[in-house]
Amino acid sequence: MTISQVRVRFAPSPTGWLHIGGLRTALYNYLFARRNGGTFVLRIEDTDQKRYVEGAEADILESLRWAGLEADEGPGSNGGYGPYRQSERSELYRRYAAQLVESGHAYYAFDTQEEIEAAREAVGETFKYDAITRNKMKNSLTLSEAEVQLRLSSGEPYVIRLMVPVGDTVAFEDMVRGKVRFEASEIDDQVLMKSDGLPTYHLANVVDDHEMGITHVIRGEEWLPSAPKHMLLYRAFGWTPPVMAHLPLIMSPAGGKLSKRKAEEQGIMVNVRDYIQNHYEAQALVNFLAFLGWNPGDERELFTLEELCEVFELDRVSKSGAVFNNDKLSWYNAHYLRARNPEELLPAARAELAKHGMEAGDDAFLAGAIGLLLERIETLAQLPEAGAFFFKAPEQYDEKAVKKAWKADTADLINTYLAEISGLGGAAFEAAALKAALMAVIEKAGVGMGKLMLPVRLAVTGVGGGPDLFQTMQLLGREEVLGRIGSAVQKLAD
RNA sequence: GCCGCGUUCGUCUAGGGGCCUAGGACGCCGCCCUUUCACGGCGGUAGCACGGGUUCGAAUCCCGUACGCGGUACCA
Repeated sequence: MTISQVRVRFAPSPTGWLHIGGLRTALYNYLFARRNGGTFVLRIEDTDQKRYVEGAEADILESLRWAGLEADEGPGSNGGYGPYRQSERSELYRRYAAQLVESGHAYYAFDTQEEIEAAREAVGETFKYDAITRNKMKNSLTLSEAEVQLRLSSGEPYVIRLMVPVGDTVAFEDMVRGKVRFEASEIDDQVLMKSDGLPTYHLANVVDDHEMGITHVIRGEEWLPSAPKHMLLYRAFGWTPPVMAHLPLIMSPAGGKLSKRKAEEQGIMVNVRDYIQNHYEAQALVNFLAFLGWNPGDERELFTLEELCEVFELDRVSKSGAVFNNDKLSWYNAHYLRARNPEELLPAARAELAKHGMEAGDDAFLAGAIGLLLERIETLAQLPEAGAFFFKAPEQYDEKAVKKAWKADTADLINTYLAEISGLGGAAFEAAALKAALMAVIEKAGVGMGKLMLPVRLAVTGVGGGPDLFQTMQLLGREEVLGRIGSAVQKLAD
């Protein structure tokens, strides 16, 4: 038997912005496909019109594209298995649901939601629409055939439910968890077709995975309890089920699934678009996410997407949930950020500065500032704060730095230096000359470097730390620097 | 409640009977480098949930307990 072409799918529901967990699921699918020379399919599961969010699909597409995970097949890029939106495949589900009814694996049910609610209240939370209760409900198993036909033809709302076999056991091999087993008696008669004529996830998912030739289903662990229902469906249709792989959940540092609310409480951004808008490095997010539940088995931590494609293995995915660690993400981001050319970062930097109402200056100036700042920021969002002095003169001076740097004899020293560098005009106002001037002044005064260096930094930047002082001064330019030192002397002289 | 899944440093994890005095990474702390802040380098801190087995030997295998998480919809 030849190994069939690997086909995997990422099947998000367009009910909101793409979640970080969704991106990881997409990533693992993508990596598995690439690693095995397979196909990565994107399928939009929009069968719940009540939860449909306008723009969500576009966000999913945009987020995947940003991360470099574009699908081989999906809406807009037909690969012969389309359409890839479930809302456009309704006819298919109807047909297959009818087939199941005919073969005796499913039945019509006319119970209203209120009636089910009532039954639930009568028995308590434990109520299940299953092998023992279905005989007491209003469905094609309890009603006469004529009655059923009458209700159907009169347009009475109905659902189609899966008839879960009695006393059966469903077991399957999960690629990350090993053997998993469930008793059929624990499974209730899933609704397959809703009264609005659309399928539920369970039916649509199974039908599409089969129709689209999906060989491996790689999805989050929250689907594990649904897997036996799907297995039952494959069995009812007489189809070979795909290989299952349920990924560990991404958890909040506070515990529990990383939901929007929990994430926000922990200062974690959950939507991919947040990372895009805050100008994170896509490569960093991808690398970080890849390691949330997987590792290559050696001690390397840094992988580009291409490198991940070469080493990713599903059997190295761990079983337990992984806590989202913002610090580690920042570390990855800092790493990839430093590898960038300042020129490439110009637009993103401008956007971040604009958020703070800062003027970025011309390209050459901004690129210079980015170059000096890159090593001391972890994300571009930190640029405005870390480099504020490049974009506006200090209005106040860091108190601790003042205390440390500004002494009784500072004004004299700094004025001497000021006079010295005033003489440097045009191109002569550059780092090496500025440094030489400072060395000359301290030597003549017989003091240490810090005596003058610190005050000058304070005067020019307003803070006690930052990039190389002389390069900073050169970039800022003569007029600006002389002005800043002058006003600092005025403001800080007692 | 019931069903399922899980449990190695604070976090991500390596490990799959002797290589483990449990390795790496992030974080944290210290030192070095340095005009400052970073980067970088070096070093340190800290962990096999618990109880029973099996075995000459268990982080590794088995059972139980505890705890955590997920699911339990005409949502995905």
